[in-house]
Amino acid sequence: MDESGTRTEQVYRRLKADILAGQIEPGSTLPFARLKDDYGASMGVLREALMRLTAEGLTVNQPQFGFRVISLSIEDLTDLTATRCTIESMVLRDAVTNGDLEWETRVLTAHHRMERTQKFENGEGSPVTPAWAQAHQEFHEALLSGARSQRMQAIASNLRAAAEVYRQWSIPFEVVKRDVSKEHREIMDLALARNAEEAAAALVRHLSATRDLILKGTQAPQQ
Amino acid sequence: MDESGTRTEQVYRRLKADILAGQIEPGSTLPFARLKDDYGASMGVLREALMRLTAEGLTVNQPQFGFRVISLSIEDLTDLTATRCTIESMVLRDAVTNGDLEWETRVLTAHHRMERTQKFENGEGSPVTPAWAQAHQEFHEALLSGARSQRMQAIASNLRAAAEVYRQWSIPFEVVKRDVSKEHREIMDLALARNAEEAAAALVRHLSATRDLILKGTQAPQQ
DNA sequence: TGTCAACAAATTTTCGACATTACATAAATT
DNA sequence: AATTTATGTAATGTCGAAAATTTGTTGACA
Repeated sequence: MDESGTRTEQVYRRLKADILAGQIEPGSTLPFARLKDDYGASMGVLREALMRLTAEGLTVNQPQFGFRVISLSIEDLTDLTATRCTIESMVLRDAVTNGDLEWETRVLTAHHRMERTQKFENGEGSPVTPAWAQAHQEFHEALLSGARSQRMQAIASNLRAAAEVYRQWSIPFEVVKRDVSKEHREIMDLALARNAEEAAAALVRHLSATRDLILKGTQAPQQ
Repeated sequence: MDESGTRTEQVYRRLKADILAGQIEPGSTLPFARLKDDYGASMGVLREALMRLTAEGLTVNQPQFGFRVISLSIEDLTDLTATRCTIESMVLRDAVTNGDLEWETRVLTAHHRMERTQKFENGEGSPVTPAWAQAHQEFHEALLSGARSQRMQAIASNLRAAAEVYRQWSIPFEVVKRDVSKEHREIMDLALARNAEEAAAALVRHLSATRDLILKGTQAPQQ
């Protein structure tokens, strides 16, 4: 794949991608010995990559116990979603109010690309394709990219990454009665129409709907 | 001085202290060869220490170019303060609304401890003591600790750490006409009186006042 | 004189060996 | 049976050398 950057950079990206793609089970430990084989890197490199992921909140580090992927819990999901609703709607309002022409272009481009990307590999009910997940990610980032505060955008980005783990592990249930595509279009249209309040409200509904689906999924936990 | 902890721990503390004290010019590079002589540690140790500092935002790491001390940036300080005002006032409102008796106790205790801690080593104008900085940190954390959202508190905590760098750099100017102690008491009193809006407003004033002082300081930069 | 390639120097990054420490489990002694 | 003591496993701490990369310099050629 992409082999640019230092060894640490590569390992960091692969590890993050694997976690977000649901390759590694939430809560499971990440022993150095195994990672060393799987990723072909020394302990120093792995340690550095894991520290970066920990700073982002995708892994946790119990001293003397090593690193683990974050654990999923209903309380955390509730907290996470509430936090995202607050932060993201705030940033979106900023973006809608202050976004320039380039922002509009980025949003349109990202949306178009997402729409044109194949979502499922084997029909509905199967996990979404990595390409679509990526495009989806970029659409939401584009939406917020018009805001002035870089820090706020970084925070929103980290929260989204954490939420992505939940989303990945609840995908099989996303079939039911929901038109995600329509929700996205609604948010975009309101944003580009410079209707800050309505756009933020639509985004909150979008995030809440996802949370509710995941909650329904965890009642019949997989594994 | 303090020789407790591991080698990495010691180097980390010395390096951090030197940066905050302005011993190393902001923006300057930190070549391993020189650090190796100055701090008498191996590359692995230095790397680990620098990584931790980078996670805290005191240094930055351009791959293949090594580490540098962060540069003072007025834009970043403005963005950072604005973000803090938004986040912290929000979390404080939550804490004031939902904090229980234990929260009240924690706030009172932290405040009392901070008031009883010696602030300056050598009279006003000198850097605050590490002990006071610690107590100050814990007071603000206690204030927010009544809020329900763990994620929000974590975000606020990270932002505070980033701001601490600027605060330390601006210390020599903190003498002038400002009663920080009074500001703290005002915030606490309003919070414990369950006056969410007023407390949040006082906190915003507190943060803004600090930013203004730093901005005034950077017009006549030390080095 | 100017450009570019090859080479040399300086720095960062990566690696693996080894000692140390912390924790968990099993064994042994009281 | 309960407490203490070995033992094993895995993370952490430390070091210095080798590999990789960027920067600096020299010299040939147009």
